[in-house]
Amino acid sequence: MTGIKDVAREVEMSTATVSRALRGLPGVSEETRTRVQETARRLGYVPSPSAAGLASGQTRTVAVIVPFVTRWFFAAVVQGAEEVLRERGYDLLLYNLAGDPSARHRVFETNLLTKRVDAVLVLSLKPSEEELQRLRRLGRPVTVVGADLPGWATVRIDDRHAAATAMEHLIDLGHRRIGYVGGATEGVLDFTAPTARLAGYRDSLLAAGLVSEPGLEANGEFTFAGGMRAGRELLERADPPTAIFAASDEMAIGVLRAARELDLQVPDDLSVIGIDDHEMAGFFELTTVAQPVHEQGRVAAQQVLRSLTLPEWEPEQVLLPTRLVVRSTTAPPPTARGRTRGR
Amino acid sequence: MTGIKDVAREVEMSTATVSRALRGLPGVSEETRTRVQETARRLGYVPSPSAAGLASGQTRTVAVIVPFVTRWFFAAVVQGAEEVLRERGYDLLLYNLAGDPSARHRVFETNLLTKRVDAVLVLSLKPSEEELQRLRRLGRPVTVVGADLPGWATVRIDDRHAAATAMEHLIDLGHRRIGYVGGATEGVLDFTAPTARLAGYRDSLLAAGLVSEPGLEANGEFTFAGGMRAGRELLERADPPTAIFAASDEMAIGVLRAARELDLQVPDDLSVIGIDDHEMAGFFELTTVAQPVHEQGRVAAQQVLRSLTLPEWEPEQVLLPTRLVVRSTTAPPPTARGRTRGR
DNA sequence: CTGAAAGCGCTAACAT
DNA sequence: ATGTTAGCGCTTTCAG
Repeated sequence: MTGIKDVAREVEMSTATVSRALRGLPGVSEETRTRVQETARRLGYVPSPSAAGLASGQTRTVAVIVPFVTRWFFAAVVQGAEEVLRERGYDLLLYNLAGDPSARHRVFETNLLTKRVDAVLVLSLKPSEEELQRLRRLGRPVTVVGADLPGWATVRIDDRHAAATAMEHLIDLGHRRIGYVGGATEGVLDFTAPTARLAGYRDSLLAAGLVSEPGLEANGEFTFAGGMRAGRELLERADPPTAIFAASDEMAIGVLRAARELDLQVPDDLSVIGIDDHEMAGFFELTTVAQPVHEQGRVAAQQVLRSLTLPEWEPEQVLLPTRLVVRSTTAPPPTARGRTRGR
Repeated sequence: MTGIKDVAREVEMSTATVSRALRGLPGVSEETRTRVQETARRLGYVPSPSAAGLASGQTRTVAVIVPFVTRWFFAAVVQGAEEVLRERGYDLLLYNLAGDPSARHRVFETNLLTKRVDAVLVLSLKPSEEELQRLRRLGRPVTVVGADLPGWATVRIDDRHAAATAMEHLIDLGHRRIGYVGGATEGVLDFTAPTARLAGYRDSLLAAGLVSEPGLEANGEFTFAGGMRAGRELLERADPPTAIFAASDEMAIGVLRAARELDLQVPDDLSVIGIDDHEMAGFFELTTVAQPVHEQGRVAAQQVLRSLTLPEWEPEQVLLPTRLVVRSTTAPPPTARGRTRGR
């Protein structure tokens, strides 16, 4: 295994110069640098991250902590983060909690990450107070994606506003009875988005002078199957809603299926809107509020890398824009159709 | 930052003993071991992977090379691998190629991985000859998941057989015109599954004495949207098939949608079967040939870890079982219904 | 069962 | 612009 010494011997220089030349540090003549680079390549020299890490205190590695890699949203964020990390020569260490408390414990409560990574990306989770303390004690840049965590660097969308956008669309169409399919606002995984989206739903009802009925809110667990169950629950009521706002596209698609099983035509009998612009939303012609998922991963990675370069950088709360994407699952409600058509 | 020296000082022993005690090596009295462990925990000692790696030559890290993390199949394999790696104290370094040739180049052609990981998992890709040589030169255990690569350790299903299982089900139901929706059998990413599944399709036709018509084979690119296009193409023919076998559930779901758009009832007018048992298959009541995806990740990780422990272990070709899951998208063809009903 | 000492392969002052 | 010299924090002989 050729090491830096071999390169140094070959070019008849010290290892220090070789190291400087290879890392693009100043204080090396251009001629030397080229010669070193060529020799290194010719010899197939690859630096040892362990040695470099030990000597420099930097691992050039970023940890990404994700609740479930198998969920499209998280995978897409990881993909975005990986892109920019790779471009900048950083490695991505993946920690998938997958609902396993011991995994969560291992990642947060042992100080495992301390000497292992230069920075941390936490996806969607809202860490507990104790976990936050430990994260802070890491003394490394941490960015949280998709959760609202005052005092921390975050990259997310304005979930409340996104929900309001969806609701506004339904209300503008003339809907007055609007159901909500969301997810647990507290639980093992502590996400903040469900709470904010529910708040946006209720806000909008209030603002439109509509009453919020607990019976019109159902739990879809942020999955297809859960969305289908929740949709069925709402649609089988004696007084079903004319529109359903689901806090994620996966749940919205579940609602579509529930509607179909109950022989309801979408959007004639029922309007459905989601949030995400999931890769399948277009496929189902689902109207939704799009959020830049992949981009959130990219921005988060850029943010921690910047903190690494400019340590005095203040943690920023980045809000990425959302956008209403109208497809074919929303329309005026049956009763209002006469009035609103063609206006 | 407390290091091994701090622990050694505290227990009044050498760092060598502390190191041995903490790693569970023999030659340490039980009493010493407990005392060391307790002290280490009390002091919040966390070993430095860089230092340990430099001294031992082992990184306790495994690289996982994945074509697209955002595809459910790959994400599920990653999740399985991560589980067993974590249990055994290994870290997972994720390399997502995402169709980026420069990413692929970086991972395979620089010897980047050499000093960085103890083992490598390659998902579904069939590396080129040159890439294989480089992988071999790493001198580290490599397991390939989901591809058929003679001479290498692999974990996969028998794709040809899985396809035959699907076809047999359709043929048993009485179908005689069966369409196929698959994906490119060659291309940038070089997967082997598409080829094997297509072969299984053609084999089965032959074995049943049916002719294979090129016009009944369409490319669905292994995506929902592609499956929908391919399905439409087949179903809009003058002589459409009575059943379609899609090489993945995602494409099968696309076919379902195409059928719906063309006002074909599934399974009355058209039978559809897929492969995977994707998380959405149950949701769509899709009949499919299930493969243990998550388990493939687990087995692959176990395999490389075993090679790490037992270096003389011979690379194994593990075939995991598949199983026909009959749901509601398959039935006898329209013409045969009279004959086959109630038999 | 435990300790002393010599690295692992780099980087980072500090010199020159 | 380049070299010298110390480590970084562990593991691993080799002794005892």
